[in-house]
Amino acid sequence: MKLATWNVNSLKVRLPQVLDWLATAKPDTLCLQELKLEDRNFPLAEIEAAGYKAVFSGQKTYNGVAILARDLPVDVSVGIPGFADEQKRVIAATIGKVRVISAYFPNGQAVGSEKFAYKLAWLEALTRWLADELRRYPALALLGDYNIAPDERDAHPDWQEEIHVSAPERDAFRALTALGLTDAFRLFEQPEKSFSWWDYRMMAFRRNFGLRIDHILLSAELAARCTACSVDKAPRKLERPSDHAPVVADIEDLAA
DNA sequence: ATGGCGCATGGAATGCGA
Repeated sequence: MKLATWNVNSLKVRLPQVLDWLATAKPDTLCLQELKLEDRNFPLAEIEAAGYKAVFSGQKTYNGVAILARDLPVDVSVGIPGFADEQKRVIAATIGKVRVISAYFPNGQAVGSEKFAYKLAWLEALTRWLADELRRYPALALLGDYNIAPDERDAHPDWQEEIHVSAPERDAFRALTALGLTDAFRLFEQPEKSFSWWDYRMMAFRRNFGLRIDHILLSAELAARCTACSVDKAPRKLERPSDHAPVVADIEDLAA
């Protein structure tokens, strides 16, 4: 089973690239973030024609998340229960035996800002909810744009901003993993300076001036069956790319 | 040097992302 996540920065603009990537990478499940479109404009026909089902929660201009899967996603839930939020950042569904969550974590703008406080409150609510979800669903994967580079090696050494690498954000990431979730990428040997996002400006991609902020966290049951995890940089090299690259994990099928 | 680029809205210039 191949699980993937990709912040597409507008599904309307990136749809051809998403369809191409589905055809070549052939994931079983693909979580998308930053759709930037309302549900009535979701390109369901094109995605179904490519052989995928989809569930989604979108809004105009900002945010928006989806789960694409070969098999029908069921028991769909939107948002974080008990956390009132206009921003469409979370969708969860069960695909086969696996609970899949596609999440677009808040950016946070700058440490100490109002948006930073929202980011930390959102993370706390997510973590509280995930504790329950893990009890209900032992085979669980949390995929998405976390907007957190969890470790020093996950940020280019010249990264000058505090946001994405600050201690409170990294503490919040650790609180999530402390629930029993494993960063699939770090189960394996990886090239140095492996990132998943590069700014459009400053020739950042060419200089590999990036951050690893897109992650696949796996519950123990799935982590034990994970055989590979990598960033696919190919779509970042295309014309009019998203600023994020997809992250992919391979997981051995669960016993019937 | 806080900008650069790309996308959204709206139909020019501005806000936001990370």
